[in-house]
Amino acid sequence: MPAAGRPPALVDVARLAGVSLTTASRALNPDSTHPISASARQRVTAAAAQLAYQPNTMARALRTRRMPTIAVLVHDVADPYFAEVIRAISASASEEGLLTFVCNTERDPATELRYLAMLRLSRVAAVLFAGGGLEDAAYRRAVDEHAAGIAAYGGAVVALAPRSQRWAAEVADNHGGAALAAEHVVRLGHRRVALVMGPERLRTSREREAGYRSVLEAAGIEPVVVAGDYTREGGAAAAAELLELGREVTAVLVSNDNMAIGVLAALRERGVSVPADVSVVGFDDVPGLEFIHPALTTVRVPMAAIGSAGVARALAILRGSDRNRRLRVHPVELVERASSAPPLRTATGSGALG
Amino acid sequence: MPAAGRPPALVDVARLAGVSLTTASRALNPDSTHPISASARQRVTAAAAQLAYQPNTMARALRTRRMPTIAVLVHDVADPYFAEVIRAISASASEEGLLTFVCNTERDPATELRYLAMLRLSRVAAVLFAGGGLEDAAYRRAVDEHAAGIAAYGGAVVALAPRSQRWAAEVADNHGGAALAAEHVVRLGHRRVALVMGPERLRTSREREAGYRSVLEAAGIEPVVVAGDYTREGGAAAAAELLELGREVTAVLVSNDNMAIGVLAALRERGVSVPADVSVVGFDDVPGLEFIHPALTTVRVPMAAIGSAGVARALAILRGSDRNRRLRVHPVELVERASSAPPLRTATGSGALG
DNA sequence: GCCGAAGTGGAAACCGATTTCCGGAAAAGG
DNA sequence: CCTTTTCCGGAAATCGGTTTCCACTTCGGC
Repeated sequence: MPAAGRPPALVDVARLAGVSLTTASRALNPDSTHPISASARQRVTAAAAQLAYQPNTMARALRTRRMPTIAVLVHDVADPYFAEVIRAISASASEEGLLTFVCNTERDPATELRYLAMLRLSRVAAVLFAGGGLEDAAYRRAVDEHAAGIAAYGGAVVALAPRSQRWAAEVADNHGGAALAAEHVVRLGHRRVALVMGPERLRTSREREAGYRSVLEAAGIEPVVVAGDYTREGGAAAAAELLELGREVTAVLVSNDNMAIGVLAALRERGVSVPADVSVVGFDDVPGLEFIHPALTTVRVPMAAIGSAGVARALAILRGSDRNRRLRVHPVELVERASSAPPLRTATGSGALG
Repeated sequence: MPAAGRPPALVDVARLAGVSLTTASRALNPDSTHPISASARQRVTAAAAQLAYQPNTMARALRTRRMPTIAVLVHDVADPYFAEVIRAISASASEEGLLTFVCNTERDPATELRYLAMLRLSRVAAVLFAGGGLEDAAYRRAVDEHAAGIAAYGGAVVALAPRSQRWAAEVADNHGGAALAAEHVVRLGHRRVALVMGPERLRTSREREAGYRSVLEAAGIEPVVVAGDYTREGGAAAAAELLELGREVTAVLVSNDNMAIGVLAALRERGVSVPADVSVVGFDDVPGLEFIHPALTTVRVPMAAIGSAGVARALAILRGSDRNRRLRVHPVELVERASSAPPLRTATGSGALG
């Protein structure tokens, strides 16, 4: 009598098939190298089907020292950018039969480290860092320590945004994308440009800033720079700050779409019209930009592609078949919509903002 | 010599403390009923601290037949409503030392069932259904079967939206909220009202529809009804359909904010002004509504409270201390913003839409 | 002084798989 | 016919904890 109440175990399958536990395990595990006779395999398969046998995930995980799950760390689950990445990751993972832990760090390094410790403890097969890292020695050391621990038990670590050079990475071309955005407004004829940046210590933010600056400097433009925090509220605050600064500006390059949405709202509230008075260009191309007004010109980051590539990369590492190239950069492109246009030539030639 | 390369196990702690494995386990497990001498407990605690011992999650899970994790099933991770619920759930879970599986069903019943099977297999401690269920006998039977299986191994199942009556549930007052929205436009003086509903087979959508209708019927108003799918695109399409229908309408009650955002965009595109020509009222009060124009009047659903309550409820069930009340309804409230106003009395008295 | 109860500790079973090591049978080779 | 592979199967160890069951000591009560 096999299963008494509880779900069937492998031993029940073996018993029904008239073979040993060992043979049953090997027959059901396709990647076992041990030879198995066709008849035994057939009997085991049939018995497993008859009992609707499903292997116990935890027993397997205990023995193989690895959980068949992946984890993704994000700065903010509610941020559309991360939501898209999560969607792609969990879809790819699910295809491989893996469940996905989503860890919301709330942009707090301590929380991130706490999650890392938990993930390491539960021997998660792969950890994907969806957001960029901080430029902070102590923080980086702590993260590296955990990453090393994860690698030590055979887990994979993949960065989907600028992180440690030593990790496998699938990242967007932040520098190039920022350059595209800057070139766009320069080509439109803007000469007085503002930059709304992300958190100073965030590497993604730095890369984008460098991209903007490289093009603007080449064009002889010294941008007005205000700091933001990659949230909509931060964008609105930055726009307000820009207006109070009184600097004349005809174009605003915003380091992500979230903040650009805040910028647009703040400008509208103050009667500044976009793109007539000021052009606004975002970054990321998060879903839903066609529903805001005016539709936002931005740089498209292939979020879904990056997420899927991250999972594929992690699996490659787990199989030990990772390519030699550690960092793969995903191309980005400019998406022109309604929020950018040539500057209006007013009588005084002065910009609209200020 | 305790740990040779690999992380310290409980046996190492026991050895260092000079006690048996059994005593070490009991000393470190606060909820063990077995009496332990103060000196032994002290020695074990010290040894554990010295070795930086962390229990192996999988071994513990295997023996206790339960993973210290919870799972949340959502229709769409990128939907701001679900993102907020996920945020609250994972925050509460993390406080309890639990990791959170996020399962994105993409609104596909088959995907939901696949995830349920996986979760059940990995013996997840709790499963929270963030989205409402479908009115479909076969689907409900399948889901109930899985829920029973989860309960069978001691797992908790909690609904955060209308689902099976037999489950513990923490849900928003959908009927009452819809009634609030309808009362609001009726009180403003609207008599020609349209309803943009969610998917027909979704129970959440049905409850809201019933709430709208109860108030409108009492006021002698027969609404124009169009179907939607709870997405922004669906809202835009519904607004377009409404305009093509040519029915004169001065207020539109939209069954969620996502669709309301689509409705606002479509109306603006067609030159219909809100709230001058038409009032629009949403549902949910997702974050970010202050950044769209005009700011949306809506019904606030306490997403974070529902998520946290769901986790608390699940833990109560796991502890066996669940209250007798199966269904708890969370109150909602109307949030008046700029998208609703009294109808304009035009010369012909005809509505703006149509 | 004897007996039962309470307090404390440990040996061993157990959770459910994977994996190592070995043995026997059959096939190949001399 | 005897040896050496090759092929196939199984017993048992292992992963790292929790839990059951039992043994021993001490103490109180009679």
